[in-house]
Amino acid sequence: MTDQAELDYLFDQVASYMQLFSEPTRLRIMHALCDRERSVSEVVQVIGATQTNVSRHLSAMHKSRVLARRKVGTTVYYTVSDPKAVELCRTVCTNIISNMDARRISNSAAQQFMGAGA
Amino acid sequence: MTDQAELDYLFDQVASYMQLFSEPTRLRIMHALCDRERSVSEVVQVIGATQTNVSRHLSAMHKSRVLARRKVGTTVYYTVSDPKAVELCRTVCTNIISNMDARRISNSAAQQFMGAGA
DNA sequence: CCACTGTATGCGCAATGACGCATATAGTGT
DNA sequence: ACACTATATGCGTCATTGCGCATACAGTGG
Repeated sequence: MTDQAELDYLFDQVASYMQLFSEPTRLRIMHALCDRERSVSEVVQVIGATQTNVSRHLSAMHKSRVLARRKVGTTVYYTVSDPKAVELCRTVCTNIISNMDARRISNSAAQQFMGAGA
Repeated sequence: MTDQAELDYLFDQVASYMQLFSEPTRLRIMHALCDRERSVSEVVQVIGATQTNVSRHLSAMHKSRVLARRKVGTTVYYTVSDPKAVELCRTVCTNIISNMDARRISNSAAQQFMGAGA
């Protein structure tokens, strides 16, 4: 494989990974899961989205190895299996906040994003 | 503004930011710009995309304050104005690589991604 | 075997986004 | 004023994606 082909492959991987976190609903899910394991229906309740949608997002993130699944009876529990993912979200969040509260937001809740302090 | 509304707003911001780097072409552009300033046509030549497409991506990233513009005559030079952006790409890249070369890639070129060592 | 709960999935829709083509705009030199 | 280069943009197209509805599938208790 040529170097350029390797780079192209890498770019695709990075892009796909980033894309996992480029959607508000998935970020809400990460936020709900970053500190505890939760079942699908718990996530549904916490973030206020439909079961269908939450299930699909969880599946996608699981397929990308960001989340881990544990099944107990009919209930499926998801956990963050990729700590780097939470770290990434926290980092971006922190960056955004520092650009943001120079402008307009009070950020009391914002600073707790993903459990990160400011 | 309620805390929930703030969080929602933050999620949108983070998602938008992540989306900037969830596209291979834009990553190629970042890779081309991370260590030097380049004109649009230089970027076009380096990454091998069309002028139209490169111009649009550069515009988008500039509007999101990731890139800075400098105009000299008809030539427009772009630079990374948000160092955190490069850092972010490097971080994700490093993470991906460490998951990757456990599997199948030789990564000689990959390790130079965004100028980052492994 | 059936009802019930929890989760996943096929299908269709609407929105978004990346792209190319043609063209507009801007700046330079003749 | 004109040709020429560099960059941006309107328009249409195609692929992707987020979503809801209905339904399938799995596991549990009667």
